[in-house]
Amino acid sequence: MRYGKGHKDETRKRILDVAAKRFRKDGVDAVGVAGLMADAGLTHGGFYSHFPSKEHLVREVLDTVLETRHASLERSAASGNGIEPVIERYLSERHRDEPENGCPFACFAVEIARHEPETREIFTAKFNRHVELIAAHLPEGSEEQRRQRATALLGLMSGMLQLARATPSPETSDEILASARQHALAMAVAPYA
Amino acid sequence: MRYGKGHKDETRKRILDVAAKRFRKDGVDAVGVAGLMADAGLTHGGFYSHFPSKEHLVREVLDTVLETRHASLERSAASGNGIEPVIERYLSERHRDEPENGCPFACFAVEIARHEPETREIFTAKFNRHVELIAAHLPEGSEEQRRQRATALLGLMSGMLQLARATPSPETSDEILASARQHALAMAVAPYA
DNA sequence: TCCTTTACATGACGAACATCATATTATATG
DNA sequence: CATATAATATGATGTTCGTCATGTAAAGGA
Repeated sequence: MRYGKGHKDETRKRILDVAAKRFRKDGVDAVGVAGLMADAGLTHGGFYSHFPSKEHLVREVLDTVLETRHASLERSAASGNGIEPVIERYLSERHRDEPENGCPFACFAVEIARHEPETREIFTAKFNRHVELIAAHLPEGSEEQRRQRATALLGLMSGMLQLARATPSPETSDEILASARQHALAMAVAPYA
Repeated sequence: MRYGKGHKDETRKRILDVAAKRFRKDGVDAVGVAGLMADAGLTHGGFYSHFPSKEHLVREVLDTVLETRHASLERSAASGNGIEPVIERYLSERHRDEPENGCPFACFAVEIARHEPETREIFTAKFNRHVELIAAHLPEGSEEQRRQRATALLGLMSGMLQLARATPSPETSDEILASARQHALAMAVAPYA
């Protein structure tokens, strides 16, 4: 049937939103096109009038989610509260328990490393920009030092979040997050190398 | 047909070895039972006379790979060279380029977080033991402090290794590893919090 | 030497996968 | 009001998935 003007754009956005969540929650590989479309309230056939392939959807999801994340960090940075609340939020129990809304670096790094270079390029481009933004809000040190510190900070936070998610015991998982917060905050406020 | 004594044990071990490599290289989900058996020089049907299900194989792979890794760290620690060479090796280009022989924490953390609790327990048990071992070889600080520092160190190294693997540009990837080495070494030698 | 057992091979099951061709139907356009 | 069109639905393609039932042949025990 035919729908009103702009309907297709809305549908396309809905597919993207659903994919952005499910890819992070269940993994790119484990999410099928049919299930994705069903979650968007549609049937599987229409998918290919929106995206030429699943891989193209993956790229667009990566792009938008990483962009959204970057914008969110920019807003936090602009608030003038420094980087501490960003770290606290990143390593919170809530972020651990809601991967579907969480950091795409933590969710996608391993899986994206196995995709085509064209897909990985998107990841890297946004990653570099994100590091620059973090570095710009770190105190002390040369620009190069702060960039390296920002890289390590993101790696530490992402790695620790993953370990906390893998741990079934809530207590142990909480301890991992606590260790992460302590060291991430220390790394953020002082160059220790 | 019937084979000599001990043949089945050898076959089983071969399947485990192949799975240990392919799971790390391509991801657990992306590796099928049939392909696994083919890589081991067998056909798919016999798989279930060795393992009750793919998930059980995953558990056994996790167990043996994590155990192997732990033993390797024990050997390095016993050599008396300190933890620095361990860090250098972990964050080397070689380790980045050979995930099939590399750290299971980095390869499996995200994917295992989505598996059944029984599978995740294996991951966690070995993780805690590994942290204790690292902590025992860190200088300075209380036992609790060293444990937290060891946890953060493992998270930092694992997270950075993943980011380096996801980055298609060799130069950028090398830079990530360099940043990681610098901060991991600093974290290892001095309590900075 | 015969015969049972064992280790694997072959083949099949239904389900889910990505992808595409075609049908349907309400809306926009004339 | 008629009709072309756009946005989905339906259905089918061939593959691959995990799992299991059955076939086969050689080694071990009698």
